[in-house]
Amino acid sequence: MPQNQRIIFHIDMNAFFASVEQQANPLLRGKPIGVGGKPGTRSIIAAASYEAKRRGVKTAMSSYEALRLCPELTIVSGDSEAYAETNRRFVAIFKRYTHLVEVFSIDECWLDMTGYAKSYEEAKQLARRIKSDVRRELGEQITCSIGIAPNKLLAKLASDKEKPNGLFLIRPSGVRHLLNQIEPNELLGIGPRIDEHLKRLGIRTTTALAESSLELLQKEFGILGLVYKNAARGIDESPVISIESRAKSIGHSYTLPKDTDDEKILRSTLFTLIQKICRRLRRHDCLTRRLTTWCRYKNFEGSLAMQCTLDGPTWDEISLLEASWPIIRDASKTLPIRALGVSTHDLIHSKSIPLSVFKKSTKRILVTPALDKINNRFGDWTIQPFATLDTRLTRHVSGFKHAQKITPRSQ
DNA sequence: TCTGGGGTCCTAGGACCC
DNA sequence: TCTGGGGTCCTAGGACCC
Repeated sequence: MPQNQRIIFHIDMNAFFASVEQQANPLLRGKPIGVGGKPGTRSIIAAASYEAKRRGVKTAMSSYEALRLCPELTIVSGDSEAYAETNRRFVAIFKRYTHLVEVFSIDECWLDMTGYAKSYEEAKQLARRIKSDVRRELGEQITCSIGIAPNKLLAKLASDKEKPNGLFLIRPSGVRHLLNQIEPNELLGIGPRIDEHLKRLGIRTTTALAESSLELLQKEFGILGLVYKNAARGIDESPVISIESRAKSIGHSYTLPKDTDDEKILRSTLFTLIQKICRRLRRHDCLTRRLTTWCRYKNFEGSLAMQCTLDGPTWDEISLLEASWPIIRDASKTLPIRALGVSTHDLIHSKSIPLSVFKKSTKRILVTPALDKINNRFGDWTIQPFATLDTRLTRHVSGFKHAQKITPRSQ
């Protein structure tokens, strides 16, 4: 094994959300299930079990379409806390095998196993042990596919080769053969827009991309030109970076059941989203300094996003509502609104800032965690600030996300 | 009843300061 | 009198990921 040769694992949890649901509820096992919103809410399937996939149900398909293809599909509304908890548990397992674990998403990680495995054969043995640990400790419904390769890009391609519960190795000698078989848009970082752009340039295969002139690619894509060319040649030097996955932004969005310009509905929906965000911020002891307010007009006739910097760091609903409501209100005068969202950025930990910078909203910042405790204990909407009170309307939208859980969790 | 919701990163232009 | 230039922050928007 050459000295500079790396051994990288990419681990992908199979049908992750659906598997977690099936693990939690034995009644769902062996059945086609989809995680997502109910039909009628204009929602889509965020994840499908393998039973559902075999019936043609695909991720990002509308619930309406999914049920048309598979009428016995059980649709479960997701439980993001349960997925996050399962994520923490499998990351902890991976960390027993290497100190370099990069969490790429809720259901994917890279592991740098260089030095921990002396050869590809030994790497395969370790991969099998990881798979059996996951199954034993998280439950038989939770399986993963592991790709092993000399870099992150190829490891990701490898984990996709065998699903579910697969194990696939790409040796350096097999890289070229593999790349010849895949389309450019299968490479990490090349999505539909870039793929289309490449086709306009006459670049239709991965081999053609690998052989394209760097000058041309850099002219068209800037610094990413080199990244695309290297990807097509199987070259990726990026390191596995052990990231403690601390969120850089927290946001929520919601597609309304019907397009509307009704200010009361829009304002109360916006407030519901903001309240969810602020409670997450406070739970993580984070304050935000920047806010993006976003909406999509009816029939996808454009969208609008505006950012602003807040007066000071806050986790307070009213400050965010004051900043975002004028944007949504004005937008609704252009066209009825289909969907709206709010996202907070520039998060900072509350303990890292002196109280004096909180200025006028200090009182609210100090009192809101107490309101959270009451709401957490007795249920949402038990208590809320007077300024946001519009009971009838807030109740109207309060149950829109997680109130649809149709199956009791077994644990 | 076509077309969700959660994120990350990058670019480019303008304002503003020195 | 010529209009400079670098650095940073802010904002809008685009592209990607799952």
